[in-house]
Amino acid sequence: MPSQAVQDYLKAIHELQSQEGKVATTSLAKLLDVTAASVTGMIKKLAKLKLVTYQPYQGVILTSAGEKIALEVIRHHRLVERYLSEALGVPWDQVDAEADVWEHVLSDDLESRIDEILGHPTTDPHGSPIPTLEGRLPPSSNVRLTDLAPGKKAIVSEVSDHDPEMLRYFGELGLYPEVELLVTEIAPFDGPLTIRIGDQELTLGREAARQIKITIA
Amino acid sequence: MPSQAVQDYLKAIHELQSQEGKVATTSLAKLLDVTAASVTGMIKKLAKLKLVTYQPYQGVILTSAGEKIALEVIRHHRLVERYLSEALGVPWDQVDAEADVWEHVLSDDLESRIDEILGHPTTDPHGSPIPTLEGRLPPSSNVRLTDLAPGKKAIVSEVSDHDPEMLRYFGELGLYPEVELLVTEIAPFDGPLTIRIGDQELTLGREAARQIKITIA
DNA sequence: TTTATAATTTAGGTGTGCCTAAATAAGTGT
DNA sequence: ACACTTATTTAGGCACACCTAAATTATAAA
Repeated sequence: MPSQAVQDYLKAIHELQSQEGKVATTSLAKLLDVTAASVTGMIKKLAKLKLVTYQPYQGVILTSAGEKIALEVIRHHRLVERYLSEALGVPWDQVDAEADVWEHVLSDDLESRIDEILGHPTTDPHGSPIPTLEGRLPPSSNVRLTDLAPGKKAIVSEVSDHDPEMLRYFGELGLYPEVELLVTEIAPFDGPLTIRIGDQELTLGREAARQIKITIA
Repeated sequence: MPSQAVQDYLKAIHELQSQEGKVATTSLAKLLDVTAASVTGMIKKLAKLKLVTYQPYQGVILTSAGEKIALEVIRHHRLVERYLSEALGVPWDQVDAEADVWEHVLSDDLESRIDEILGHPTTDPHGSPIPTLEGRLPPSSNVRLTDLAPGKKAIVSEVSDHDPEMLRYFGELGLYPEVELLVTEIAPFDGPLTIRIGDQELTLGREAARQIKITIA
């Protein structure tokens, strides 16, 4: 396995690629919290290792070798998240940070033991799909709560895991994956949404609602 | 927390110190599988950090600050070993290698969760005592199976965990911590021991027997 | 005491992954 | 076509933890 830094870069590129297509040096720098100069250096290394293809000023994309590794790392990450949450009771706003470390030290043997014990789970605690052992990533919904029209029912499929504070907030509101909800009102001018979960009604700002992915019921 | 390499050195020094008193550069080099020159460099660093006291040609000993860190690392290591063995079913000849990695990435939060789930265990799967949170290491027996006279009963308290193959061998023989045994015969000229466990009789070479610590029943 | 062996230290070097500062290229508005 | 801003790259460095080879010092045996 490549170094931890290489793994982190591949994972980050994979994530950005699903949004941006070609990934710019600067976006990587922002996500990884290093300087753009450092990213350029690492990208050259990745290109030499045939893990990305790279045109100066044009961004990078993963090769299939790079994608394979990225998916392995993501599998480790999400499997560990699930394990931490389920077996050790770690709150869902903390599992991401812990998993960032543990994903790099999980042996194949332990991976399969954990997978077994959890009963081969398909999603992490935030609803993100866990890549299979063969490297296939189940598709996830692209519909966001903000896309829903008033009066429509939906099921939460995935919540963004990048802001622990927002996760705690979602937790308090009962906004977990699998939860069914109904949009009762959307205020104009990018205003808040009013939604109903069970018999609870609550208001959600546009920014927060954008972080919630759904499937339409 | 200091770097992983520093932690590994402190742990190694602690281990050798309990046997040698002052620890020679060369013994450290052998244990850590690096060159003596590298050890000298690291020792100087540790001395500057006030984690060891060091006289050239006279070996090193841990300061109390160094010992504190060493015991934390050992606590992590042995707690993880226990967890891997008990919760994930990892065979006892493999837990040491896995724990060598995991000991460095265990957060305080996870440490206490694991400790809780296991019910505050006091030994690892090989019988070695787990240092307490306050940094106290319960004493372990210094009597080895080779010290026992024929006809004496004893309880296995600890087996050496440094050779996976020997551990598998002990496992096959049923030589685990807590097991009661009786020495029936010791062949002269450093010959093998014959011991009885329950109603099973078996023969054990001197080298293997030396790796087993006991308490006299 | 001399010599042989073992332990230790010095000096110089490697690879990794990050940094800053400065140079260059690309994209945008007028 | 111009300046201006932003993105990207180059160049030079740093800290870490390891290495080899050679020099030095300590210890033990003859």
